[in-house]
This record gives sequence, structure tokens and C-alpha cells, in this order.
Amino acid sequence: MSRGIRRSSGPLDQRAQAILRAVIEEYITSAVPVGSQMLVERYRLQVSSATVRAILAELETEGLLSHPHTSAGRVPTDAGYRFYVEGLMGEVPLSPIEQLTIRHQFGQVEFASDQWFRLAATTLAAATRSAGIATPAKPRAAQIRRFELIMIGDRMASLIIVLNEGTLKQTLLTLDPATTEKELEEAARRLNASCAGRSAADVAEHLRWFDQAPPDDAVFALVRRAGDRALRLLREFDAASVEQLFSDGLLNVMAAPEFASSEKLRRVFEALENRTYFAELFDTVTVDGGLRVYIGRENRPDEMADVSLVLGPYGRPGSAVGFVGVLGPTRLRYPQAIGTVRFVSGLMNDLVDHLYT
Amino acid sequence: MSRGIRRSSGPLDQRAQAILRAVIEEYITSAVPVGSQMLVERYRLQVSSATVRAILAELETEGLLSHPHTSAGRVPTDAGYRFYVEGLMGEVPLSPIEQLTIRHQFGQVEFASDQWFRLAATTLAAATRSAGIATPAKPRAAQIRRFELIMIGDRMASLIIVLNEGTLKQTLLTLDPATTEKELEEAARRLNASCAGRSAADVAEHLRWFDQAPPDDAVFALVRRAGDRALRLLREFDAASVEQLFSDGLLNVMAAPEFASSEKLRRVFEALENRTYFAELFDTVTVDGGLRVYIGRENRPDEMADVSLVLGPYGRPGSAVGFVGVLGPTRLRYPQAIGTVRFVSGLMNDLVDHLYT
DNA sequence: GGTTGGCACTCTATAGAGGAGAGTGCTAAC
DNA sequence: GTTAGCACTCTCCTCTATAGAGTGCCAACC
Repeated sequence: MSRGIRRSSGPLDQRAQAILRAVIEEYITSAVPVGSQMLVERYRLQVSSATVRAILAELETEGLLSHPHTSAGRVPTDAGYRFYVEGLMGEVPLSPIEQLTIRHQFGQVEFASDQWFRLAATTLAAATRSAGIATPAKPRAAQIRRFELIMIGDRMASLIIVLNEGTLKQTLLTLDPATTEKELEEAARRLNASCAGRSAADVAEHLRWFDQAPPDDAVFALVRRAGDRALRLLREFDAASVEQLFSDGLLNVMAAPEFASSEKLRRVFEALENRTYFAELFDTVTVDGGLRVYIGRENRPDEMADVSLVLGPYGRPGSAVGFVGVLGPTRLRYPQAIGTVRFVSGLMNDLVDHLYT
Repeated sequence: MSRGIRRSSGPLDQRAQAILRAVIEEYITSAVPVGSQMLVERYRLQVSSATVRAILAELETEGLLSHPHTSAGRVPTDAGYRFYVEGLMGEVPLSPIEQLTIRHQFGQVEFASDQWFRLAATTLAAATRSAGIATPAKPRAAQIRRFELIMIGDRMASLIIVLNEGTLKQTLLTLDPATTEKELEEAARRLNASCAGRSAADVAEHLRWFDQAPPDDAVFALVRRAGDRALRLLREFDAASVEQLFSDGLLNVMAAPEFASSEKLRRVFEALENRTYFAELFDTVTVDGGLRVYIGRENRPDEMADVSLVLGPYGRPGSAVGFVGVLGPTRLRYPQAIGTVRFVSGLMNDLVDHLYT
């Protein structure tokens, strides 16, 4: 018995796959370990429960199902869900009605790209009854379109940096009391002359020039300070995308029976509040990469052992990229979740595209 | 027995107050109902437990304490906490070291006012080990300082509205393909000429003028569209402050034993996610109003029956006002929470002030 | 009159026992 | 390869008993 390779380690036959699928889908809806008898009855299998039990045992040795305890039914393992997601399930596209609803919601929001991602998270949460998450699009090597310096009160100016995708960054600058509006304008003109159209890195290079300028020229001093400030802002901006990770619908996740113990629940929140993992994921996002699914322990942080993540990228290759997604228990309704994320990330793509053409 | 006014409905004597205070502080730290014996031992009261029991019974008839069940110790009621907050406790100012730490953190953040409130929430959460919450300052009747129209790509412009406190709003505008940069500039000039320095409401009035303009003038059309968009944006902005309510450190609240049942926990999250109550509170905030404390059921929404709120306003009378605060179990460490909120809201005040002078 | 010790009473929390139920794994027969 | 039968295991629920904490009341005391 112990000699030779176990027969069952070969590919699963049709019937085994069908039963695996049944177990997973049953468990996804009921959250209760699935027994052989229930399968036979509910899925009208043409075999006896004993046969099903044999197959279940086989699926268990494959590592696709597990057993909370001897006398309990089967529960899918992460590997089981993985198998399901990759081969067994049929992706369920978002229903036309829901598509319309979502499009409508997006139509209502102002044409200011920095709010879209929030709406995406909210939308995903509502449509999948899980948590929705989204990041703003992180500009890869943002190009600077233009600087603006606007006087605010006597000793304060607003420095605005317009980036090429139409987003902008702003900061405040305290001024020398003597500064005139004319000087501000001149400073902006010079900044623009030497920096507009360049990437942040390039700008850093160019701003060095100003270090050699005559130190007693008020405008030069202003340009230097503004340039410095702009650089710091851009660097901060670069790091900030994941910081802004927005999530909605966590209540949906809280309601799941597997999180009835507030201890497990807490771990999920910890995972969300500690952004390092998402930052990691973020770094690997590419627009062409397509959807990605992370199931349970496939998420490296321990806190996320009980949740799954469906992430879809959006943005434009080479410029700005972000992701939207769904977070739920590993017992997630993958077909719907994947269909919904696909739709919303596509929608976000269209919106970003629209911005560039 | 039933005739006459109960003696105990008079003001509490010194000793009763001391005992009430002891019960509350004991309960705040231990989260366990407090018995007479423990009080005598722990607080070295010079009376017997029987006497204490008599006083406890009295405090209970006053409605300041309650009794989970016959053979349990006493627990403060909302009214008890209220009494404590208003008369018994000594407010604990934030320690100099913590003050320094917080000032330092605020020093590190860029001088862009739209991020301060987040930092305030994070800071409050860390300092009080509860949840910190904060809203951005809602501009009351924001005045428009200036419009900017900046070309982005071929058929897109960024419309920027600079408000008087140095914040700005931005939206995108699709353009007629034929639009030139010159026309944009001209449109901005006209908008500024007629609207700069006015409040949003005034602007609405003034924009009507453009309705009567010659319909075939491209610049006029542009001005009209931009004006329309600006108005919608300002209106949205007006409503958005509470929407942006930011909270941090919810994990601290989750850890409290009273929220071990995930059902209670859920209600807190519901309260936070449903922003209507905060919107209500927001509407009553005034800068001069000082700190406010809402204890348990004093919060009208049922979901918040088990939590307390300490809110401090910040901003400038007549222009922009927001609040920062702490949310925790009713069993909150009020002296520290109040001290910390007072400090942070003061700090925010200084920052805003700095912006205006 | 306020204070105290004593005491009966109440209620919770905990542990253990017993029984029902669900589901398995194995085996022998088909 | 499939099936019926059956012993076995483990959870979950309920019931009971017990220990312990704390109260409320009363009669005695200062």
C-alpha cells in the first residue's frame, strides 16, 4: 500500500471535479462543513453516499479539502479554492442591471479623477456584499505640466503643481512680507520655463541650477524655495497612493459567520490598517497583468490567512496605475466577485483612458 | 414609605461623591462591576463595606450607578459618567512629552491643510488608545479667490477654484476640439473678473448673467460651462466635509472587552459608516463652543449607545470649522481623552490661524 | 442617627455528565 | 467500482451541581 505512487495523485476525473465543485459551492453559500449525504441529496448525484465519501477522501489526500474533525463534513482548503477558481468555476459577469446602476453612479460623480477610486470601492462593496477596496492611480514618473503660484493673504502663497494626467498637488508657502504679486508671477514663470514638461526626477536635476543663482535676488530665492517644496511634495505623492487605500463595506465582512469571533475579525482589520502588504502588492501591479486572486494563506501576512482578495488593475501602462478589488472571507463568491471586479476595473480603465485622449 | 420626597434626592455629600468617583475610576480601568468590599480595600475607605453598600444603594436610586444583576457589583450609568465628567474628575492635560511628540508629527507633514485632519485623528487614536476621528474644516460660505483654467491634453482642461483659505477644488472639463489656449485664458479672465472675491452663493447669482450672452461666442460658452461646473463643485464641497470624516485606531476600540461580542462591535462600525449622525453634530459645531462630550445614549443613534464621544472644534469663526475627537467605550478614560482632545483641537486651531494671518 | 457585623439570599460562572446527531471510515457483499 | 451496514468519533446542547461574589436587610452598637 505504501509502495508506488498513489493513484489519486494523478489529475482528477470528471466526477471528482464535479463533487469538488459541489462541495465548494455548497460551502460558500452555507458556511457549514459539507457531508456526503447532503451532497447526494442536494445535487442529485447518481451514486451512493459511500461512493461520495470515497471521493471526498481522495480529494482530501489531494489537499483540496479538509476536515475540521473526524465527524464533520468537508471544508475546502486554500488549494481547493485555487483549483476551483482556476478550472471549475464559471465566471459570472455582472448582470446588465447592475452594470447600468454602476455606470449611472459613476456618471453622477464630478469629473474629478481623485474621487473615482472611492466610488469604485463603494460600488464593489455593494455589488459583492463584501468589502471593496481601491487605491488612487499612482502616477509612475509623473510629468509636470505647469506650476502656479497664487497669493493667499499677505504672507502666504499657494503653490500648485499640475501633473500631466490632470491631477494636481498643492501646498502652502509662507512668503517674505515684502513679496509682491509681480514677483510671484515672475517666479512661476521661471519655474515653468525650466521645469514644465519634465518628470519629477528631471526637475530635481534642473533645480540644482538655481543653487548657483545670486543669493540676494528675491525672485531667485522664491523660485528655490518653491522648487524645493515642489520636490518634497512630489516625492511624498509618489509614496502616498497606497496610504490612501480606501475600503468600504467592511460591515459586510463582519457579518460573515467565520468572523463571529472578534479575534479573527480583529486580525482582518489589522491587515487593512497595516498597509505594508498592500504596498507590496501595489508595486507589482501592471495594467496588462489582468485580475489577480489571492486566497487565504497565499496572502503572506498571517492576519490575512482567513481572507481572500480579488484585485483588478486600472490605469494606463507607463503612466498611472492603481487597483480596485474585493476583500472577503476565503469563502468568497469567487465567480461573482471576479466578474464584478473585472467590470469595475474595466470601467475605471475607460475613465482614465478618456482623460488621456 | 411611599410618601414624602426621598431624602437622597438632594445633592450628594462629599463622601458619596468620593465613592462614586472611586467606582467610576475603578470600573474604567478594570471593566468589571465594582463591589463594596473591593472599594473599602482598594481605596482605604475608613468605613465598613456595609456603609459603602448603603451609599452605593443611594447612588443607584439617584440613577448614577446600576446593577447588572442582584449579586453583581455596581456599574456607572451614562448619568453617572456625566456627573463624573462635569464635577468629579480632574482633567488630565496631555503630558509635555506627548505634546512634543505630537507637535513634532505635525511639523513633519507638508504645509497642505487638507491632510492635517487625518494626522489629528491618528494622533488622537495613538494618544488615547481609542479611536480618533476628525473632519476637514468645512468652509462656511467659502469665498472664491480665483479661477484657473489649464489645458490638459487636446480636449480637456482642468478647472481650478482657489478658495480664500488656501484650499482648492479641481475638476476636469472636456473641451470643444477647436478650443485654443488663448480662449481658455480669456474665459478664465472673464470668470475672475465677475466672480473673484465673491461667495459661492453670489457667484451663482452672477453666473446667470452669462445666460444672456450671445450663444455663438465660443468663449462665452466656455465661461458658462466652467461656471456651471464650478457651482456644482462648490455645492458638493459644501456637503462633503463630514463625508470625509476620517477615523483611525478602531482596533483600539475593538480590543475593549465590552466589544468582545462582535454584535456590539458591529453596531459601532455601523454608526461610523452611517454618517448622518456626525453630519448632525457637525452642523452644531462652533469654534467658541468648546469641547463637547456625548456619553452613551446621549448619542441619539441606538448604535452608539455603548460609546462615548469627545469632540473638539477647530477652525476660525465665520469661515472654516471642523472637529477632531475621540470615540471609545462609555468606559472611556475621560480625563485623558478630554485633555488630549483639548490639546489637539488647540493645535489645529493654531495651524488654521497661521493660515489666515 | 449613622455605622457596623452578621447572615440569608440571589445570581453568575464553571465544570462535568449524558444524550442526540451528524458524519466518517471500514468492510464485506454485490 | 459501487454499495449497504455498522461501529466509532467528535461536536453541540442541555441539565445539574457547586463555588463564589455581592447584595440587602436587620439588629446591635456608638
